[in-house]
Amino acid sequence: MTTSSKRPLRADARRNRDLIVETARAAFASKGVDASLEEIAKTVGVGQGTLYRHFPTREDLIAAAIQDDVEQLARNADKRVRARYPLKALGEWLRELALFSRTYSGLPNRVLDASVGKSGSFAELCGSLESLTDRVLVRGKETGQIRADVTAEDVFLLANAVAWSLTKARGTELLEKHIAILLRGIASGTNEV
Amino acid sequence: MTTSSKRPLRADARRNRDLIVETARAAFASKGVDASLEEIAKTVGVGQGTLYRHFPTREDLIAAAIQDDVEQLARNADKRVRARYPLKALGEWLRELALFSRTYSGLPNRVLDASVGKSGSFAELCGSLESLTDRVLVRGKETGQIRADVTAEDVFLLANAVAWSLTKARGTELLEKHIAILLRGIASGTNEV
DNA sequence: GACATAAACGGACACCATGTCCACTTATTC
DNA sequence: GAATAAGTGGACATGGTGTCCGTTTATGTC
Repeated sequence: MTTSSKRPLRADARRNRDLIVETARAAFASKGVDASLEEIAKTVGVGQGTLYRHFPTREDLIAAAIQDDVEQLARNADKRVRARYPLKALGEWLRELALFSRTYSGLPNRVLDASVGKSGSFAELCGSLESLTDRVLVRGKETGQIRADVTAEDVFLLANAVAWSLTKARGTELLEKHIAILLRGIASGTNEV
Repeated sequence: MTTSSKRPLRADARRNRDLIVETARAAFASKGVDASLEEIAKTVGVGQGTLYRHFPTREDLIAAAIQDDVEQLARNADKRVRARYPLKALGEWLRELALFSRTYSGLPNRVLDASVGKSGSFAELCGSLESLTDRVLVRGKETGQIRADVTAEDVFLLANAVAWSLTKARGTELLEKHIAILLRGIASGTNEV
């Protein structure tokens, strides 16, 4: 699903593409996802035209850059689906999601945008994260630990919001605290977290 | 505290200043707080130099533009402090805060920035909003309806985060739902909201 | 190996926004 | 009504985005 069905890229194009993705990832990690594309192109040593040809929009490039991380997240989430304590598992998933967002400052903004205007590879990536959230959530509903009226959309939006509000160099204590508040609000009755 | 202690502005400067603020408010309300300052200046009919002279940073201008709204919020909050049901009052305050944020798209971003790097008139304005939150919160703690370990900073950050995640043209149902989740997480025990 | 050709490239360019600077204009004060 | 401090406007330097097109290059074919 990753590689498109078109004919394979020319060798030099392939090389450039990979280099761009790798460089972009480093730049996004250190300067945030709004880093200058012009500069990324310059770092790679290609023209801007080349960069834009491979990635028509910034979000396409972001999607390519974070894809590995997202796949890793997905793998971890898969394990959690079968966890013994769904609420706790959900908490861990939220934490992981938030810490991931932290790696790329400005990402939650993009995620939010994507969740409104659905289209493109980045939006798809976000969609997959939301589905993962749903899978972890469903278990909790089955066991009755999570309120029935809470949807994956709710949880995903809220998790993204919390991640967003803590991106600017805050300690992790606040993150823990806010996740705990979220979980309490999502849980049915008086479950302890 | 609003007007600085310096000598009064020259008549023409005063007029320009007011016009700029008024125009900016309209622009921020319709295009968000990232609206082009160049364009605002052009609309007013002054040079960019004039605008920047009055408001060295964009946040200074935002602060001036939203000041009236914030004062209105403050007045309303004052009433709530003495409310009979503190948790409910807090909910109303959060709702009002979020709806206000909605009016100026992009505002939560600025609020977050300000809460990190404290300085300038805008940061002060944000600080006053946080204090208001605290006042509403304290009552709830006194009556034992709100957890002791929840601070005004927590609530303010979370409220801002929720407002942020719902700025992009979503219905108010989601807002209600998310505020309810927040309140549940903040409340001690099993208070109904 | 040479050639034809489609694919890919690079960087100049048009556009837009920010924020600064300074020669000029104008309100105020005496 | 002159002196002067206060205020003004807009040109400019800077830096980012996204497009366009003349040039270069990989690749399949003979």
